[in-house]
Amino acid sequence: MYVGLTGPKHSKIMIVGEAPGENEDREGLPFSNNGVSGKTLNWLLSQAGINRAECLIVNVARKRPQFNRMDQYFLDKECTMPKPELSGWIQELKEDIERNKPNVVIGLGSYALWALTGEKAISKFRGYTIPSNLVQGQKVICTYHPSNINREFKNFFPTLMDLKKAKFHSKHPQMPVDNRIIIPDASREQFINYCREILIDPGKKVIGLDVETVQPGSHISIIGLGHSRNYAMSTWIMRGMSPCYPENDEFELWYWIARVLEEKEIIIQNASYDAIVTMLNHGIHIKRIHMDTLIAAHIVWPELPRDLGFLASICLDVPPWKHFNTQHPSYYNACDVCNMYGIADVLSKKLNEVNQTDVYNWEMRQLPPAMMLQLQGTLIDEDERLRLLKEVEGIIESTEKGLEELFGKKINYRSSKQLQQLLYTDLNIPTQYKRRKKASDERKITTDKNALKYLERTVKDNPGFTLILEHKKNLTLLNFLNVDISPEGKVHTSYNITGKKIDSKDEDDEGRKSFGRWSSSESIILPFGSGNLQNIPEITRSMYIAPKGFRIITSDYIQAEAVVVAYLSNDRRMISVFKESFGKTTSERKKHKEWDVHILKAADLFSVDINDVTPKMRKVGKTIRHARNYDMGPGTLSDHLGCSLGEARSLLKRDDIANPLLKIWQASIIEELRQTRTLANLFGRQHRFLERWGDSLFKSAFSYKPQSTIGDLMNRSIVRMYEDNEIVDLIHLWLQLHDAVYVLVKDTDDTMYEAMHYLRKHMREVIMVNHEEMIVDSDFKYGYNWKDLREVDYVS
DNA sequence: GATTTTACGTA
DNA sequence: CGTACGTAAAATCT
Repeated sequence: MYVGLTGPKHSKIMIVGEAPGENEDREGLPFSNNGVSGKTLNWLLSQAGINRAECLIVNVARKRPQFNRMDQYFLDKECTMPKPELSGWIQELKEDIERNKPNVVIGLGSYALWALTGEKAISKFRGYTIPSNLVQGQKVICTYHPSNINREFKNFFPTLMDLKKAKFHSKHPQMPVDNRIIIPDASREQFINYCREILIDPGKKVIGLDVETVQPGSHISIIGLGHSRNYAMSTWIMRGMSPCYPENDEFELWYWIARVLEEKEIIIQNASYDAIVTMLNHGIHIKRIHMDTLIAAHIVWPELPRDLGFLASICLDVPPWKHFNTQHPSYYNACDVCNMYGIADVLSKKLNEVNQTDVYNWEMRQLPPAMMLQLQGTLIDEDERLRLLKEVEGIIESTEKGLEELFGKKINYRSSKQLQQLLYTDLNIPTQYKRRKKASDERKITTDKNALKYLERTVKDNPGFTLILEHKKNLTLLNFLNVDISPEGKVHTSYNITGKKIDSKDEDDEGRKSFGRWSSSESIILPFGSGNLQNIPEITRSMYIAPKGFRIITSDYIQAEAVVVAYLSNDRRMISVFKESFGKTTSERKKHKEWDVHILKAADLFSVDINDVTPKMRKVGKTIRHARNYDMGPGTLSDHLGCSLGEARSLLKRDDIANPLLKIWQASIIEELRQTRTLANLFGRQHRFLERWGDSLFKSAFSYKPQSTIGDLMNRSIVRMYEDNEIVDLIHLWLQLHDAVYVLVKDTDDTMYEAMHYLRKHMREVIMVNHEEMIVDSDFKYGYNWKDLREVDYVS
């Protein structure tokens, strides 16, 4: 059935969808209240404060396409050449707009965007106010289609923001005024003059900075500066790999840039990168950072993308500019500066509004130690690396031979496809499926570690599984051993305070989460090593060594997350265990079974005296505690314990009866979420959970407070150590592993004990939980490489 | 050649 | 139906 325009004439808002669906087709109404998309649209509009009854509603295509697919209406695969039928409908749309003259047209989905503006990439252009190329002077705002929200719930929030922006724009027909003065491709003289102007004008107090770099070497090709959200200038330093100016001329340019960067307050997006580049390549130290917009955005919206394109779409009303990236890089850079400045204004207001300025300031203080650690790197024992590599390669070779003999053929055990063929087709072994996150997810065949372990203990007379498991393990070890080492014999990692996934293009099933822990990834500036230093397997840690004359000390928060859970759930028994054992040395702790939380848990579960708990029972206790704290299911628990599903079920049930407090606490978390979908950790760091209401959201939420509290606790102690002037010559930060810190000290026992005094001082922080003081204790180890570390007793 | 999927290491 | 994180290689798409 033909589905045309509905709604009151001359409405201020016209909504344009893509094509009618089943219900629309039957009823002849766009976005029918009975259809899925219609229902979602109604919900979105009500959240945004838009009254559907006051809107004109229409689709680009006026008849339901075959298989509900818009590409049916195009001649080409890329969907750029419409068939005559669709062209006719677009003409009708044009006439509908001209006849009604709405103040704003809201386009839903990429085909609406295309019909209204000629652009195709909805994720790039959503949220921007753009002029229509269909009807001259018509204002358009596009966003995701409701059916997309149903598939990818993470797009809900941006869509809501876009609709709110559209509501604002429905009050008047004018395009937003663009007052920006953007000066790209400035000459050297022009840029130097601008720097001098900034330096002498006390009104130009806060300066925006952005650099573009070329790899390898992270050389700066373009630099942009700006003194307001409406003024920025950029200039070329290098084109490709060749400098634009003779050395002296470039030096003069840098002299003036350096003065600006050293004398003014700077706004920057991701100081960790830009500031290291200016320091390393040009010796410029940015002294005062007014704001890092990446960090501010991380505090305000930890669940959202943090690239400038996305932030501008929800903070500002400027034209899209990211597509100039390749067309006109210098203009792109200057736009970045202006818009970053504008975003910074919005973010500082937001920080106040949501009461997160304090959390933001703590996070900013993490920048210097994080940058230092990236630059410093970690020394590698090349002999040890080669020894390990040779050893692993040797084992791999012989295992490969063994497997070939066993199965009569050679396959690539890195290939899941080939392994599936071998096991499930050739050998007829029962097919294993991946554990699903939701019952509605489709079952996927797998040959991963868990599946092989399950087969190893359930399938009789199949000696191969153990060997395959061993082989796969060794193959992954190669990734950690085959790494490039810097000329100084080091590897480097980038510690990311806000996590690495900052880009709106980085798709992720459940959207972004950032719980305030640092992540570690490849350093673009110093690309040596395996990148992430927080997932190095234990065996390969022996190649990471202290420099000559130094030793490594590590201090680890003891049972960190379990302590937090105990206090949060008001588990008096656990709290008193943690209090009694607090401040005791490692060897003392080992003597007292009543301080061992895993033994206690096992004694409970098996109804035995703590003195009768066997090591095996203790292991079960440990696993159950873990499982329960994070709401693990019986399937995964049986994998961990290597027991049957029934046994796992009954263990969980027994623990549930023995410790009912945990369930009560988890219920309180759900209640907290229900109010505002926002949780705060024990340092006040907030996180809003935008995923769909349900178990997977709850599980993530249960882990938030313990995990992020310990992350903050660790990072705050690192900040205190880095800022403590008394210990600059005593303690050198080395590694951060979420709940452990590694430092280097001079290789004497006296120095070690002195260092431990300060480590303890900075790591112990009183945290108030339900009007009670909580301190997480830490223990110590020392050694000369990352793997072989010895426990050391220290009493403060 | 670019993008998606699968798997895996740590806390 | 533990969570969080980043990376490598295979598989798949264009």
